[in-house]
Amino acid sequence: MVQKTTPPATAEELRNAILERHGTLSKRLQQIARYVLDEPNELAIETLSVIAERAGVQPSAIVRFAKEFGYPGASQMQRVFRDNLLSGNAAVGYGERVRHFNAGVSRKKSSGHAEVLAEFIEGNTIALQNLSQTVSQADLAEAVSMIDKADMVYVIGFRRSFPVASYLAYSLQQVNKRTMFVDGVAGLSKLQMQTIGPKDVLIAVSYQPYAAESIEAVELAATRGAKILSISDSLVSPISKLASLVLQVRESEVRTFRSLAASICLAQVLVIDLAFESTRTERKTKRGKST
Amino acid sequence: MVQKTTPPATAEELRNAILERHGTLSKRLQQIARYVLDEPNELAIETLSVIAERAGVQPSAIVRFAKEFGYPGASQMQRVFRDNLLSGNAAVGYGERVRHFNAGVSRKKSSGHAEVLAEFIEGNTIALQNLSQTVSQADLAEAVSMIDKADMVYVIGFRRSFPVASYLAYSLQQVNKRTMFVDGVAGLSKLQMQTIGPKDVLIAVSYQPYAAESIEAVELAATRGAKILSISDSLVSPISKLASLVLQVRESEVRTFRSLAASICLAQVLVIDLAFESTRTERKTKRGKST
DNA sequence: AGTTTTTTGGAATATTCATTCTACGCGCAA
DNA sequence: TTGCGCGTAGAATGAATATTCCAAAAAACT
Repeated sequence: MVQKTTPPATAEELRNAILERHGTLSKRLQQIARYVLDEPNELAIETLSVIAERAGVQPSAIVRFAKEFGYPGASQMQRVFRDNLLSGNAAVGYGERVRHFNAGVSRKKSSGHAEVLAEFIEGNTIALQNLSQTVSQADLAEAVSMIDKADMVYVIGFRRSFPVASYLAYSLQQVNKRTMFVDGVAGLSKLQMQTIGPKDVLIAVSYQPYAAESIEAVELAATRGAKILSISDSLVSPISKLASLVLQVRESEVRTFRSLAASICLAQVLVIDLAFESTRTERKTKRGKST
Repeated sequence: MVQKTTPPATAEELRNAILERHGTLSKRLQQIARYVLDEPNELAIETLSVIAERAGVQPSAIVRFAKEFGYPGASQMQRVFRDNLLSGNAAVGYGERVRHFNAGVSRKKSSGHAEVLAEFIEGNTIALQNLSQTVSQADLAEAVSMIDKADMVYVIGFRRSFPVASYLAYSLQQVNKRTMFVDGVAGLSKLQMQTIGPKDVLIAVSYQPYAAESIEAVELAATRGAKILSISDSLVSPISKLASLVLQVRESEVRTFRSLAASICLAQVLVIDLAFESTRTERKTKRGKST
């Protein structure tokens, strides 16, 4: 007996539906139900025959099970678990989730002001969550240490990266780090970079499409022996290639507009960590002991 | 040229292998490499043809890529990502974990690098959520309408507001709005404001402490009869007083550092709403009807 | 510029996979 | 016991998918 109504659209719903109807199912279907409840991840990823083998049933039985709960086939049921697997873990599900999100929103009336706002808030929230996953503690610590040790920090970033770069430059100066903001005013970015040396660090913020000026600056810094810290959307961008360390940021993208919230957040964290780091090292030198 | 040794057995290994050999790969293979690095989750779950489409390549190219790294086929490479997805994820099952995760982390001792990161992520997330409450749909709509009707938009913002202002200016230009970014280079901000008139709008971004230059600019704009849109942390700031409309943003504050994520988000929403608005009005004029 | 090598796109093919179908088994009622 | 119905297994089918292969294009080299 197949349920005629629409099938559960989320793993949560399906889970509940299974629990509810568990008693009324046939023996074999109960067996499958149990497996589905116990190993949702397997369901999401493995192929039907693998699942069947693990659960000790026939593939066809799984198809029957799916139909029992209103799905046209087992594949559609799997999709539910896949989506859940992705969205359940921000690190993993980021792209997919935003895509879904977009797909969902774009079907709505699609231009109310509040909708766009909600859309962005959600997108940026996800991007922020994702940040803690893509940037490891170790990378962060290393980045801070790099900056801390630097004689002088150069910051560069054009176009979309400009706000992030300017924020970084401003904040670094606020915490008394000697900072040169390579803003490229009057086309003087090369000139501004002129004085960079081996004891300095260049922080290059860049997202696709990478500005030629930034690339040049990075190359110059590299030949000068300066360390390079790249904040970028890709590990293999022209800028990341030459970098000593890359902090990868995945921003939310809604209708071709990528945001910067996560990048700003990262920049802020860098600066504050730096502030702590330097006070800590100072204290160390004074007291010779630290917690 | 296929690597004869055993292929990377974990996602981490593969990632490293890709980074190492990235430079020596052909163009198309680099394109795939990038996608693999950026979206490992997609790799794990989607079918080859879907991946191929998303990455903008042929399915066969992906097979080639996999073989390049020593796998007998693309499926085996996928398996690596699948396993990684499952193992890295074993504990996590449900969607709301992320929220819990943050809540938990933020209580920790809070001075290591990761702790600061988590703290900021949480703070910014909350600030984003708040945004939808402090900025009403009506205000948003009015702001967009103001910008839409303006002959030219002037954008100003210094110090901490500078990144937001620069983002706004950049984005507005991207959507073909005539925009003047009053960046104050060489102390010329007054000069840059010189041409503002009654049909123009000045968007002033400002947070405490309010930059004198911004205040002057707003006063000038007011005497010239231009409309003023204020993005600020207070309704009674010197800038908001003269404004036709104030969009209030409450940013998260962690250890005296206020963030900008919410402001950036708001700026982005403004611009995109504007983009929709203008296409809509265009359509209206053409068809006289809209959905 | 011409030749060889490498890379690429896309159709052809092979394989795997999900689904359907049919016959069989088991329990139950008369 | 016999007939009936539900449930099931497993092969058969058909669809989807991965992989191979080749011709064309691009790049490298002479």
